[in-house]
Amino acid sequence: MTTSKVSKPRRVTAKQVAKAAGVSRSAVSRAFTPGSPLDEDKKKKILQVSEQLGYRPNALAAGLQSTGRSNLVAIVTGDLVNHYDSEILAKLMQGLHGMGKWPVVLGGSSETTEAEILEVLAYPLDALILRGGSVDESVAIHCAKLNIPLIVSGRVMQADRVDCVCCDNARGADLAVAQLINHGKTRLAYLGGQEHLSSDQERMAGFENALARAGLKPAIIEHSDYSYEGGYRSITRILNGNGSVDGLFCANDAMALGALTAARQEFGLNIPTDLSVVGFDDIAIAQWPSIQLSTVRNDMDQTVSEILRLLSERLDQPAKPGETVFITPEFVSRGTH
Amino acid sequence: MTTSKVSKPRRVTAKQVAKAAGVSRSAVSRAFTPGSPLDEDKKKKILQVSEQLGYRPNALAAGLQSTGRSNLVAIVTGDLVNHYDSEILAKLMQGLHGMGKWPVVLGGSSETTEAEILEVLAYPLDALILRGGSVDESVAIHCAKLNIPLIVSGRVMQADRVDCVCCDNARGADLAVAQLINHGKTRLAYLGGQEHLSSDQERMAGFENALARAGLKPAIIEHSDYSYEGGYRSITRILNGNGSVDGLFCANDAMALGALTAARQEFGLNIPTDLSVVGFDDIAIAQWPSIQLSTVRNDMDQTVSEILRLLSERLDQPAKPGETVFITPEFVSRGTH
DNA sequence: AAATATAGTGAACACGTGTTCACCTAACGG
DNA sequence: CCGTTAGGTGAACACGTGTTCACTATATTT
Repeated sequence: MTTSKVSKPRRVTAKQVAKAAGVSRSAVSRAFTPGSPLDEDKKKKILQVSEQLGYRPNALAAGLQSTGRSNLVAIVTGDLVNHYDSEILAKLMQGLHGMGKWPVVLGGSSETTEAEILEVLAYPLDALILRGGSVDESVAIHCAKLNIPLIVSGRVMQADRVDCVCCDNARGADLAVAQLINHGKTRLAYLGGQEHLSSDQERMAGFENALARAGLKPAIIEHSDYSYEGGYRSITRILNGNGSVDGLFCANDAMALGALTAARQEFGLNIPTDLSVVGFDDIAIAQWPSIQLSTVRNDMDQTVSEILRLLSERLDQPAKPGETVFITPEFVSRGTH
Repeated sequence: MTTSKVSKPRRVTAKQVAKAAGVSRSAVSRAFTPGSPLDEDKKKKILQVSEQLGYRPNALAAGLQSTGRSNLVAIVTGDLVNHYDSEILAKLMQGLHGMGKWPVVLGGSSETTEAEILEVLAYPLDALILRGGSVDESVAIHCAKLNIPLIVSGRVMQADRVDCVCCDNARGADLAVAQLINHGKTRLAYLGGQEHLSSDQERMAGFENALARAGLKPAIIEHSDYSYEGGYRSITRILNGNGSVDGLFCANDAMALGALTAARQEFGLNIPTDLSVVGFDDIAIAQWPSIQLSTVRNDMDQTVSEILRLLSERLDQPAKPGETVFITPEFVSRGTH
């Protein structure tokens, strides 16, 4: 006994509509192409028959045309559990839809492999949007060979015709350190994400430089994984250690939230009296009344609108030189510092 | 001065590779089709030239074949701000990738219009996955006409060959009410989401039935929008009102979190002594140590794996009758009831 | 040595579109 | 009445693939 694998039923084609309506296939195509010369009555008839048969022009076949685009844009997103990527993905998808593009989404959990990206490049994408920094730069080479525009967000990539939108991480770290010092904190710790990500590297370097300019040294530098649970574990390790700490700068909000909770519940600390905590990103949860996390805003609306602008310009002028836009962060003062 | 609209650069084709490698175009196609008869040396040569020119077979053109599929699967997701949809989307995308499918994602913010879905149906999708209940049932008719398999999750849809995966909402409400009553609460309120969603209707009906069986009447029934802020505002209205309430059943976790915060901060209530709060879904935040929300688990792993199973079976047997799977919810006892 | 099987090959077809091209008809102006 | 213009029309082509179909050259069996 074998499973009878039924042949895939196919969708109605323009040819079938033409036959049913008693017109040529060309006429059917014209009926769906605004501005094409076609008798009004005939057009009405064709649309009616199409409606009845359930015909819709196949967008893929249309995109095969020399003039046509696929209108597909791939988005490689970071881990959706971190909330920041989740929120920015939603805004980005909405914006793309406004441009008539459809997002093919990759990633969203742990690491996205380069192989996965290479697979999706088999499609004639209008563009590839790379969010986050966990992917090798060789992707740029492949995109270039395939003439697929590449837009990178969350890191800077030096390559021809590659556009970048990135937060000024050094400045963000400056702001955080300055605020902590202003509040009288001197024994400052840094809690980072995955060390190989440029966002972590830049925020850490910014932290160290800002401290140095103030004549201070880092109390401790710890690394985690940008997650709530990671932040919870890391602050536990830090507070169980020897050195004393009175200020904590976290490389993203999710870790800051975990750290906040552990410091209060596991160690009974008062925030911000005993310990100041500052996050990075300003996700929606940070402004919940029960949370009120002080943080560095990594503006999502600005980021998305810059990505969309660069995409639009790139589609118009495929050969123009690459552009790098820095988003200026802003300190959001709430209750934890 | 006009913007010079450069002609879109095209990607390398099999024809160009064939010319460069001195072979026929057929040979190039065979080089990328495992199992095709082709001289080993020639294959190596072709792959080398392809690598050099940056050639990759165009997946869309391949999908045009009578035998081929596009490997694109559209996902219509609910509002990503509610966290539940965000988490399930991540799992779903990962699962689809495991099946060799690529997700084209729609929605993610406020309401997804039917028009938007009709637009994406222009693509020859392998399937359409509809999450959440804010879309008209006529979508099923369009999918049927286009021979695009439809899988619905989060609601039940009665239509030929449509598969559904849905939580047993009545049972979930039963569990919540039983727990609240067990803890001595008798003046129970229901806080729902958008009233036109079947998830809200079923959870509310379940709430009312369970109360009736216990010989109780609802203290109050309030509706909001499934968001944190909405929950915050609604509980404020409820507690400012006349009737007294000692137990609150929320139709999702996001609203429960908002309600929890407002009850504590705005009204100084002790949870669960003064007021019990029970959510629905069991999102990741619900188990944060600082939250510990009692809730009804709407199991995401089960839901996703059922969706994937139904999809897989549907692709094998396009004409088999539609199947509806109910996910059995489970009460998760934490600190808020 | 003859007959047969096997691996390899390129031309041709099919997939479903949008668009160009040549052609036809009818309307219009002189 | 003729010349021009305009709108409408279907055949044919192009897009980039995978696959079938004859056909050849080599290897294997009788």
